[in-house]
Amino acid sequence: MTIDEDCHQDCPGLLPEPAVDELRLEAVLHALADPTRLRIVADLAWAGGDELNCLAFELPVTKSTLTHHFRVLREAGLIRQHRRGTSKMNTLRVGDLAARFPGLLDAVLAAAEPCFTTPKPAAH
Amino acid sequence: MTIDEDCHQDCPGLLPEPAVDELRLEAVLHALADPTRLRIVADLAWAGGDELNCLAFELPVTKSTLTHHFRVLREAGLIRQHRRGTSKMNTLRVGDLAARFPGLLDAVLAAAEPCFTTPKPAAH
DNA sequence: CTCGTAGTTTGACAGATCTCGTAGTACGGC
DNA sequence: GCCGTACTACGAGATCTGTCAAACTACGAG
Repeated sequence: MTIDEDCHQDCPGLLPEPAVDELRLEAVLHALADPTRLRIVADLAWAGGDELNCLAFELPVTKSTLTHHFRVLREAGLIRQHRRGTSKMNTLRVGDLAARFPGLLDAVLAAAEPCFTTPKPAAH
Repeated sequence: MTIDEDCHQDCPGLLPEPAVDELRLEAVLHALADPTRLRIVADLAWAGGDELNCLAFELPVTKSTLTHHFRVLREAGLIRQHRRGTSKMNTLRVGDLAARFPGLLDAVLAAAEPCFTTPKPAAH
């Protein structure tokens, strides 16, 4: 059933995603405009390039909803998804986004950070 | 005749808008995610701070829709609206946005520019 | 005062979006 | 082979959004 066209030469299990020159600004902004997705992107950014599976995020939504948001992010080109066993690993496409929309992701993350800074042992 | 009766402190006819510290990232991103509104913002940016009335934009929508989009932009804090006779002048809140979300507007405009630099009907 | 211009308000509607629950698929461990 | 985990697919419902048309207000020019 699954023809697995996502099986490129180097990365089996890589799910289809837009190429760098196919990234659309509207889609990226729309994907980032949702608080749940913005949170996911921020978490991925803090992971520093590490892969995170879909359930590694503590979000107040069900798995179905999470799947939906991850697909929106992937189809907008913000994240890369890669099957690995029963899990699906997610990474931010930092380089691709910086190449296509220089400074955009950095500015969004810098603006979003104050909203999500939970661990802050500095004060108190 | 034009007495500053409803002037808050400086500008009579200024429509209500969120303060700088009330700007919400989601709202800004959501406002920018629509192609019509992104176009308006880009046009205002190119105006270089000049005021533009609502009908100065050549957009394929009716006046009602335009009013709707301008309100979304103003309530998100992206533009400032100021009554002037029968017209309503619009300006980008460049400084406020840069103060609250440094680099965000610049990055968006830089990313949006290639989409709009060809307003002429080009063979696709 | 009358008229035209600029913009608003309202209601309506189609389509998108977010969310969920349930059922289903894919994979690894036993 | 069987079961649990991780995720997906399929509705379905509620809300939001973009769009329009028509009626309305506000202002300035004659």
